[in-house]
Amino acid sequence: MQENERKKLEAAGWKVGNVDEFLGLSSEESAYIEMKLALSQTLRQRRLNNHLSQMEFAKMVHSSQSRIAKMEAGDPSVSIDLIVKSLLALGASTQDVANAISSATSRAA
Amino acid sequence: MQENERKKLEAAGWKVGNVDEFLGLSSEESAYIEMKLALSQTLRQRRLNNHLSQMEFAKMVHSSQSRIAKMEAGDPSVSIDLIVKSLLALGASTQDVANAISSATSRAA
DNA sequence: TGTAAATATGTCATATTCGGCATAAATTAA
DNA sequence: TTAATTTATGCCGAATATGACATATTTACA
Repeated sequence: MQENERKKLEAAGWKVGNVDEFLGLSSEESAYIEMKLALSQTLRQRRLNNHLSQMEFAKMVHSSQSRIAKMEAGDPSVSIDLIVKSLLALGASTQDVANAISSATSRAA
Repeated sequence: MQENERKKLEAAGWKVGNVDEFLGLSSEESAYIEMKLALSQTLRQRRLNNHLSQMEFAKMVHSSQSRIAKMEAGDPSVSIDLIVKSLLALGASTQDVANAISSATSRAA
């Protein structure tokens, strides 16, 4: 795993256990996190493109500003489900979601 | 919404509320369900390709046979997160997941 | 037909995720 | 700089997802 990869995951606050690689990330775990971060970043981009603050967007989707912040940070406490639903609320299509995940592949370590 | 689409969603056990369309599915809700069903079906295909019973696969991913069945049925009680993690455990790549979701687009009503 | 293996369905206690709140930190504009 | 706005972080009770279990149904094959 590359150094910048490690930093990205640490920055997202991930702590995982009992594997033997550096930082304890199995390939499945890191693939999952990469996907989630790709979706998170797409969410933020879409929100900004729509000129919405986190607070405004939170009200749109009946959530809270803090949860939007955590979504966009790829926080471990948020599910992919929630991020996907939020993307759809911002007008993303199924294909847009697929493309976002697809973009994670090229960025993976 | 088409009739066969309706049946597919009903078969998956979905009950949704307070929208004005038939069966109460907003476009975001149906997009979410389509994605989930596409992932579910991909999961089943992968499991069968690997010649695993639900029970065998359940042990691999530290889950239970009943939950695997619900995953593959796209049951409302299972999250996309769980299905994605299971796909990764079966050797799917990030791109495979993206492709599965992408395939939902063409199948959507 | 029977019967064994596989899958589906319903329920429950526990674990995880959720919105909401307070507040800290950062960003922007005067 | 200051003040206003936006975003980040930590915590909590409520809501939802989870594995596990029992059991029903379906499938495969003799």
